[in-house]
Amino acid sequence: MSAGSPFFSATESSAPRRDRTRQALLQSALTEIHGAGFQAASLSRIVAGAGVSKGALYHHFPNKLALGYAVFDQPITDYIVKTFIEPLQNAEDPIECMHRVGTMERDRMLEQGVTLGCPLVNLSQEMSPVDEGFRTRIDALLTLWRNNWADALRRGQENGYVRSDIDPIAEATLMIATRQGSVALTKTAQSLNLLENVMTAFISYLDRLRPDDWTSRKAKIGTES
Amino acid sequence: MSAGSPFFSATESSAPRRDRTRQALLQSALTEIHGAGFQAASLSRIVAGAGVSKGALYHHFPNKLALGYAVFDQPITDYIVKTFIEPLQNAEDPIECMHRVGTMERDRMLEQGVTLGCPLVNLSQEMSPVDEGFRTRIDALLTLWRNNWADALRRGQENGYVRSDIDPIAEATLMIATRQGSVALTKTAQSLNLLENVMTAFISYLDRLRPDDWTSRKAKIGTES
DNA sequence: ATATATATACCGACCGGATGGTATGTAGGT
DNA sequence: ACCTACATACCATCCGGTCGGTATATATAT
Repeated sequence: MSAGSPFFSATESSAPRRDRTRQALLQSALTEIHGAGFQAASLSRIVAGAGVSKGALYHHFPNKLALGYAVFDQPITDYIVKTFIEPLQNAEDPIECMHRVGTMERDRMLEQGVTLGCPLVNLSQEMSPVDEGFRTRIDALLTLWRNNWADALRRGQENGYVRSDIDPIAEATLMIATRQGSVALTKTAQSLNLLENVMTAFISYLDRLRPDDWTSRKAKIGTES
Repeated sequence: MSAGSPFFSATESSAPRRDRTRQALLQSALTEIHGAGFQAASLSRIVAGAGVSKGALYHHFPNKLALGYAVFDQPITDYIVKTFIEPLQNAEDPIECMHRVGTMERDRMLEQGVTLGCPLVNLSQEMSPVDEGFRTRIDALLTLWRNNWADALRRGQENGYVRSDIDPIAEATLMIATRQGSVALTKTAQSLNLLENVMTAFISYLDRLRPDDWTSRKAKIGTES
């Protein structure tokens, strides 16, 4: 159950009504925005998809922009944090963890289909030049992500998992850019083959981020544990 | 057949009226689409920008979509081919050439500003899921680009400029994805610092694409010439 | 328990405006 | 006289957003 407050779990049927419509609106808006982009997203289709009326929408959100912000702040941000930021938080070996995260993303795209891309990538691309509110939100999330991965790489350097002659923040930036572009390209090509190509090159790129003496050092680490 | 003759470049003023209007429309449409995206682009603003009327537009193009296709097929495709594909066609050392192309792109973005991104990237992102005509056009151009860079890398392998244990098509795909993502990220961050970070990592990535004995081999090649 | 009062949650018809597209008219070269 | 190359006025449609009104849940009083 999607509990609202962690304290007052509220009686199942009475409290949730407001929350249920709000969640339905957010979900429907996410789908619509994901499919059509924010500007082309139609409020009529959103309320239809949520099974409520326009009055309900404007009872919960002052305007379309606020709805868009809410969609970004909640479902989209949650997904990125959970999928890309938290796993690297305490990863011992960042390269191995990035490899795993990348592979999981690939698998998820294979399942869910590849035509619509990633909501974050789409919004970033569409709304950054158009609306400053969206831009700052997206920028903040991407900066968080970037710093998080850079920190992970830096720790990896200290612990001998990552070669020391690379710039962590630069490499982290490159990786995120690569993901952004991969999703976009795959969407255009509608080809899993392209996605596999990118993964192949990305993995070999990750390997080349290891220290030169990694193979022997790896064995040593293995015996220590 | 009519105009666009590669020989008679036509003094600006003597160019047939028809072509001038058409070019003005294409140029204005490119600007508008670049700034607002295709779907949000307004035909009224386009004709105003071109200094002609709506009747002129619909005399040259049957509808908005056809105008969009024309913008893609001519100015956008031309730019990509000239900037990214032709230089690699006969490059002796692909890595050095990619390095140069990347640096020139970076400089161009510094000059022209970074807020609007690249028309190809924008269109690819926006229109691929929405319109099949756009999608196939973009896909064809990207495929051309990808194959062109992959061929260059393969030749580089044969001539000892590129390490042999990488997959040319995979690496080419990764590079294009990286550019796609870099442009998008930079647009969102509105930060030249981010662009510099990506360039730093990209250059070091290119270096790691050299054969292990590159430093010595490079000296040898140097003396040969 | 029942009736009343009040605030919340929601409905759906409607509005001004902008959009892509069309129908009709006209200027100008040949 | 005729066809190309445009201009102007106009249309149907959809958009985001508003607003008067209704259902529903809860608090209070009886």
